[in-house]
Amino acid sequence: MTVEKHSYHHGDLRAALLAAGESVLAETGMEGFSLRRVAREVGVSHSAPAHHFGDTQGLLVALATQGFRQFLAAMQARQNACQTQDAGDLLVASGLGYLDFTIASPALFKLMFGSDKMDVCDPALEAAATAAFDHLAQDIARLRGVSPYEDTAAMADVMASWSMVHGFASLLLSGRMHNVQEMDQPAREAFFRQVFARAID
Amino acid sequence: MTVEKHSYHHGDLRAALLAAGESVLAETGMEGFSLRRVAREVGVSHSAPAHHFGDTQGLLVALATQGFRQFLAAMQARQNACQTQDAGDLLVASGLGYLDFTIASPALFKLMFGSDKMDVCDPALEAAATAAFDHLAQDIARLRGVSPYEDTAAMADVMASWSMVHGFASLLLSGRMHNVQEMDQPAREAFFRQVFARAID
DNA sequence: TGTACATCAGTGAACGCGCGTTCACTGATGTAC
DNA sequence: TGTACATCAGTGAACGCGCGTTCACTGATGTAC
Repeated sequence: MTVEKHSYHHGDLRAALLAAGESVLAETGMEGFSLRRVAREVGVSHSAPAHHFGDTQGLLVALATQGFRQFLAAMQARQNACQTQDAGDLLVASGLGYLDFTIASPALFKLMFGSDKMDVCDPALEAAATAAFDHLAQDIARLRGVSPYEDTAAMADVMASWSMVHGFASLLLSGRMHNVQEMDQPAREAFFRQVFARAID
Repeated sequence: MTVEKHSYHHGDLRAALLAAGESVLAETGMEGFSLRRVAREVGVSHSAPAHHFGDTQGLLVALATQGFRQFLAAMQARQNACQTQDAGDLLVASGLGYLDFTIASPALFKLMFGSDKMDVCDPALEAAATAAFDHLAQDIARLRGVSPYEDTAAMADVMASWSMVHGFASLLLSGRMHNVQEMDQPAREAFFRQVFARAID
């Protein structure tokens, strides 16, 4: 489909708003985020977004939902790049993917896990978040040979791995893990492996 | 010292602003936070806070600094309540204190670790944060018999414990750890012990 | 194939709001002599 | 002990800003016949 340069209708404003929202979030964080700002970025009237997302929260929920999908994709990408099929290696790959996403999209990560104002119960958001969680749960199931939903020790393993990688990522972003911040990527990755290994020993 | 009810001068506005700031943060989160709001809470003119904190960021930094001190105190309180002097038990006590603080002051916790706009390099803030970190480092030093600053494996232990408890706390606050949220306090504590144990095995 | 009409998507002016910042001020306090 | 003066702490009016929301509108698209 060809897009008229100056068509009255945008064509795919919804997608454009999501993309712009993500970049505004990346540039200014939650603070500078506003519907008007995002609309300006897209070059559209400031009341246009209402047709697609209702209000600011609607756009944020959509962004977070998309974020959880990217998040899952980042974990899968690392696993796909994995040479072995060893369950431990695959779990570590998920952890590295988790970290990849966090470093690539810090503002999105904060939105997904840290926002006060967002509707945590939105069904699509819920589903995307659960899918990401289930990915880790499956890694543990493969490692332990039992579903975490049927075994409390395995569930503790899931929570431990999740907490570990989530905490590592959060602290890195918060700027409080000075020594790790100073590392280059390979060193950081090696250090992360060393730390993460403790979660599943 | 007696405080005049309607004295022109407040007496200890600085402390009052900090207290009000903390409660505003607790009530509305970072979103609704503003200097004017805090001033209103104290019952003082909206330009009064400038004399003590300069601008919003100044007040936030002071709040975060105070937060790190409370944070350290929460860890120490759990250790003081500890019957044994076993190094492992003391580390777990720190973890429980970490969690206590997080649950008691979620908004402050988010400010301390999650804020984009705050000056992370403020010396007093830096010092208070480092003191909290050093507390965990000491726990590990006691456990491993070697200073983490001289031993990379021990440093990885510090990062592992820290990441684990920080991640657990963050996920709990984010509302994404449904099963743990539903637990009452003793059950949650027991589960946390089970998870946290994996960080230092 | 053409026409009429409903619906959808985006516009732009207007509104009221709370915000941070500035500024001339005033009441209270401390200090020098 | 008293007086003069400087400094400090808080006031309140004013400003400009960007925000969300509303509303009557208009251009584009789709559909019924």
